[in-house]
Amino acid sequence: MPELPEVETLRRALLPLVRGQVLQDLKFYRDDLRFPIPQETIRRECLGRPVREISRRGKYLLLHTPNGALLWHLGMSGRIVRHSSGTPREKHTHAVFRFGPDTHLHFVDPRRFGAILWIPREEGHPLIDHLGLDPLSSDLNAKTLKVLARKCKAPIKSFLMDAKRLAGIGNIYACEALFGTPLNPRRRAGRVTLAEWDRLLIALRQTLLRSIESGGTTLRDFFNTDGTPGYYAVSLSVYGKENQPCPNCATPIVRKVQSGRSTFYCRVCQRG
DNA sequence: CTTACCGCCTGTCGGC
DNA sequence: TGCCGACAGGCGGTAA
Repeated sequence: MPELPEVETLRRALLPLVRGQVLQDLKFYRDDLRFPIPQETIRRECLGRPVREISRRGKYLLLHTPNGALLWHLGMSGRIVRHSSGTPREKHTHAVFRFGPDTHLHFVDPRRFGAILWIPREEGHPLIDHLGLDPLSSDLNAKTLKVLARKCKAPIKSFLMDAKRLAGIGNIYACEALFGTPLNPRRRAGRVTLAEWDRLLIALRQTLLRSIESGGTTLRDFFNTDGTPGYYAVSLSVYGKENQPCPNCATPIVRKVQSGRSTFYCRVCQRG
């Protein structure tokens, strides 16, 4: 389940592989993932053109070429695997992008919640136009968050995961950031105080940055382009820890379903 | 406008 | 041992 740190980890791994490199060949093995893949457009616009830069918007990766950007989203089970010539495709490989003899990027996504799309230069795209601020952006502060959450009756956990407000936070990091604050996940977002937003933003950024330093979190599906896992899973405090002792007070961690998703927290530490 | 819920999709796991 | 249902969840769509 690639969230912001995993996508950022991937971005950093891809940069030295493809920046300045020309897309030499392109193969698709499916017509659609979450959305139809505009194969002919991508072929026409990308083949023979160099990747100038790779940027990230929330959980979306954008490979910029002179005339637009290739947009990749990994859904929940997506991976980009680097192979050299002649390596057989593993199951669920839906596309292969070749930048050189030793840089065949295989887009693998068993659950097919991912996306491969094209955004022409100077144009927006509905998937990213309405995304909220990046939690790591310096434009973001406690005051901004408080204003953003004004009148919001949804639980703080749902607020954190709403990409139209903050981009890139999924279930794992929402739970971990709340534990670090510590705030109760069921607290209404509109009633969080400025001082609490301040602590939450600090906890959120610390969690995300530490995870990026560890190469992300690998629970099952996420691996870097060279097949190495992320090591942040060992640092998780509450996510997936139902009935295991809280790292602070040893009270068993509880799991509650919020908006259809599991929330893990400590009912003693997170009373706020 | 808001929030809640469904469905997409496959691999894994627990229960029988 | 194998089958079967539940579950994982990002996110667009839709209902309320």
